[in-house]
Amino acid sequence: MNQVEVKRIVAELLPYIRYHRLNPGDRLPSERDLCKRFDASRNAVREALTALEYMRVVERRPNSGIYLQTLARDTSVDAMVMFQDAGVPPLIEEVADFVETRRILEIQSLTLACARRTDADLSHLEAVLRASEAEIASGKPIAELDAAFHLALVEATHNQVFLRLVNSFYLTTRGQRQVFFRDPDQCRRSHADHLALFDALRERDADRAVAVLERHLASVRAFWNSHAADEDGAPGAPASGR
Amino acid sequence: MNQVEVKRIVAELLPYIRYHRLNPGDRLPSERDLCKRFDASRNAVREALTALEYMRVVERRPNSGIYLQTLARDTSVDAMVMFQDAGVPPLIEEVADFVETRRILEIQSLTLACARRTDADLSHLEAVLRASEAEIASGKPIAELDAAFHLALVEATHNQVFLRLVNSFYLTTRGQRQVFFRDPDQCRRSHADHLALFDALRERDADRAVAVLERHLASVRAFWNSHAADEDGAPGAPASGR
DNA sequence: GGAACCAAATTGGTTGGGCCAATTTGGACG
DNA sequence: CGTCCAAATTGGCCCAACCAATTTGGTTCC
Repeated sequence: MNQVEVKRIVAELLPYIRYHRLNPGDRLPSERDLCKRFDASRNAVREALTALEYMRVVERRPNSGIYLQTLARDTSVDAMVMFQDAGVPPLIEEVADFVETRRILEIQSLTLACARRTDADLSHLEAVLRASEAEIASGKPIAELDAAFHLALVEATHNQVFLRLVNSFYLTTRGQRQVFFRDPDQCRRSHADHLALFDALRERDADRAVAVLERHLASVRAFWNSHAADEDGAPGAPASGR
Repeated sequence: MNQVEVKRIVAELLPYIRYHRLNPGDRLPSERDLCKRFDASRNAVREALTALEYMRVVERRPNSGIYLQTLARDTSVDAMVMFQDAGVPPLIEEVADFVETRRILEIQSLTLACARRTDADLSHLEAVLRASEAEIASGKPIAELDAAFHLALVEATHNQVFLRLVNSFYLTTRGQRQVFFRDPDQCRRSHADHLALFDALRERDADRAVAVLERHLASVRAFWNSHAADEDGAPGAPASGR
């Protein structure tokens, strides 16, 4: 993988912030300090900070220092993507927020898609479904194809801006999906729901599509509830060597 | 402003891409070439590229080159923010998509907010409204306070993830808002609509709130239509020389 | 002529040293 | 006690390299 140093620094900096209980507005160590702490060159540290700055995680004040931004409100969607790429687990209390957000976005996606889908959209979806079927028959990892299906669905809305928004959001939940689809039962159920969604979309029946989605999301919520009960204090994200 | 060099390079690189009609998958000039073209050091160029890479605008392949990502689908929300910060105007055909996306997000915001708002949320909104009133009485620029109002509204949903999503989206439309609120009429109308939304929210009347929003968005659409008619070929965003 | 081979050039990845301007700090001086 | 100035610290920026991997272009050999 490229940019290993920068990635490493980003991945170490985020846990550092949590470990030291840094709050929005707090000052981070100086660039030169961070070099020593993470045993990296200053350029690498600066590149990592530039990425974090552009995602509004951090603010740099010349001749002063590096400060944490207001995390909850000003942090960007892509910062969330970065966090999860770096193996930082989402806060447990946020999982419900994620599911709810997904519900909002997908209901709207389905409604718009039912109105605007073309035949090309349908065949695109069909291709993904066939691929899923093959995967589900042999191996297991449906995680990527699930994302592909939902994304193809959003593409059928023919709203480029909305598509980008939803796509960014999806990337923040990649880790969650990988946990979810480890369970073969969930793979089969999801696939069945996808088929039902496809049917509804073909007939432009938005009400039925939303009903299917609601049922699907209910089972997703149930999964995460039982999952949280399984491992109370444990991280909810894929193994990160920390 | 800090990071002037990096900002400059980002701001010059995006028009460069458009000018040279580069498509997703195309290769950009090498880092060393970009240094010469933009008369900058390699470090500065690399920092700019790192930012662009983390926002999925660009992909770097070691020993090969720098390639454009699939713009429509994979580009991030923050890339859109960066584009507009850099003065790159949104495509005209995307303005409708922006308004539609805003509609989706705000209907959901209002629905959730009506169900969950606290008294603290109300007084926060009230404070913003008072500030708007003062601004509207004297000067004109309500753009920032409008954003503050809508954001305070989303905060009343008490969904942190959704809040971040909507906030990121809002930042992509800052330029559009600044054009919109140059018109004093729009300032007054928007403020009146905000008052109506506040009332509906206080009484937890989601249906009425959505009705007000629909009316408001209709006038927004009308504004952009007439605005597009005014200057057909001209940029829809703050001056950029294309 | 064609194929195998090798060296030079090119690519992004990374490091270290260095200079600048602005701010902060702390002690010396009045 | 207050004033002032120099040293240390901060982020912003640049330069000159070296590395590993790939590509390129020729050369050599069959």
